Amino acid sequence: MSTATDAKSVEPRIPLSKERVLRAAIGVADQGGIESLTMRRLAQDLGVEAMSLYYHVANKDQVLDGVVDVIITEINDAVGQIDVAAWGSDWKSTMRARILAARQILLRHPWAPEVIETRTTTTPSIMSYFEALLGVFRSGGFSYDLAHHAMHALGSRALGFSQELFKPDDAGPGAEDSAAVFEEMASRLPNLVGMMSEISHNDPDSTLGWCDDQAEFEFGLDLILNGLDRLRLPA
Amino acid sequence: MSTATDAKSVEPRIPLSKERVLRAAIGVADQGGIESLTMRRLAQDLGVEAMSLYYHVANKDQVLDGVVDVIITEINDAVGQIDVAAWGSDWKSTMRARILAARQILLRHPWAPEVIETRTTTTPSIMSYFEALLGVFRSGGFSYDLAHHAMHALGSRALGFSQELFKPDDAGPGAEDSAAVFEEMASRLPNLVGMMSEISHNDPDSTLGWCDDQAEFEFGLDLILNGLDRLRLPA
DNA sequence: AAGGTAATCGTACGTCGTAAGATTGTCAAG
DNA sequence: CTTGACAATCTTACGACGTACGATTACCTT
Repeated sequence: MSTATDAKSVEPRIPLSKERVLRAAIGVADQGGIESLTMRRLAQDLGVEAMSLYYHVANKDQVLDGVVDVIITEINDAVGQIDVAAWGSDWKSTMRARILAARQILLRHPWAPEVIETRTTTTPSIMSYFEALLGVFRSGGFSYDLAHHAMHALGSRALGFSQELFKPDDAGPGAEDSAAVFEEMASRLPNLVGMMSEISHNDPDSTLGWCDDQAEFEFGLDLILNGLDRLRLPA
Repeated sequence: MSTATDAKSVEPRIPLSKERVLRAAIGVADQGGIESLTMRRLAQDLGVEAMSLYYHVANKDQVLDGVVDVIITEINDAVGQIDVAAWGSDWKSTMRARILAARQILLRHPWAPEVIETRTTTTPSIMSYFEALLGVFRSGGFSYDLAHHAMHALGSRALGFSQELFKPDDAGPGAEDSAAVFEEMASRLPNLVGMMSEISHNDPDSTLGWCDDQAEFEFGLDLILNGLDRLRLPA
């Protein structure tokens, strides 16, 4: 009644490992946002003291590097399915499907884009991702030069996200939209107010969160892909 | 020999103010990067104790908000010049000139994009910026709907930056590019290696920093603007 | 059972943002 | 010149963070 595995608690005492740490880190960030991911909380989540983590990772930066690597690997796996399914399709459909698949995964980790952008190290997983992207371009008849431009043009859209600079959420503190305030806004920002009111008229739902992120992402993506399609094989 | 202004030191004892704090914050970030911008260092830069800052700003977040606001205002000013100079030009040239002008300013504050992306509050300055952008679209014959799509498609490019996910800087620790390592890379990443070697062959300078950021930015920007031009006035 | 190595923990330091209250500077009224 | 009052600045201190260092425990081999 007292082997090593059932000593007192019911937990089988899974040993720590770099992979387990990274997986837990993703869990913490998924649940509480990236700012809640501290070494102490991560340790607590694993039922362990903070310093124990440092046997498996060198420092917090390496945790962030690793977390990004796990997610990109997940994207690579998901996107690998696309490639076999899309055998014979044109480059544009394949590329589009790949990128939208990557986006689906990033949507489950809303904090990830911000972290990805701050990493500077080129990991093997990100290299693989771009290698495969480049493969799609090449099989579509792109020169190396144009493919290179294309990847820059896509930017973060290649991984399925694009930062929105203009998020019409809360319009600041104390912005009770009285008629007077609205009048003042309409005269100072006639185009913005006109656009907002016309669009919210066409789509009466959603007074302020009036942007369909998925549709807008696809619009921008298609705009770029169509533009690229016109540039390849200039003959 | 003892008025209030020349008591002992030569400094005329300029009083603090929110504007002076923000301007100093930009200076600190310009010089030491955004991670060097702490309340203590900012205070030190102003010859003052850290807590004195809190009489003029509520907290650090407000410093960051304010810093972004100052920079966007600077952009608005610079871009205002464009509008008068471009009177009579087509929408595309005006838009292009505006965005590249904004970019010039952001290039002087390399830390700014990262900070801008993390701010969620829609300040008056950013509203003005997009109001003017929208004005250019409208005068180019864009419907509100297409202009709205257009702004999403531009994303952060509208302000003159785009995050590069794939920065070919240091290829990780201990990556001595021996022939063996290169062979291994070439077989695992044939497209990437092929692209890099072809491009670095065409342009023998710069073995690794082989991307002309400005040219790539303009390529992506023109791709989008040309695509938009084709969509307006569908008749 | 003994010893050695792998894994985990306890304690502590320096830095960060900032709360609370004490202290100083400035200037108008007596 | 003194006095008060209000604005501006400073002192001290707290809790949270990342992590250095060494002690401690768990586990496997002999």
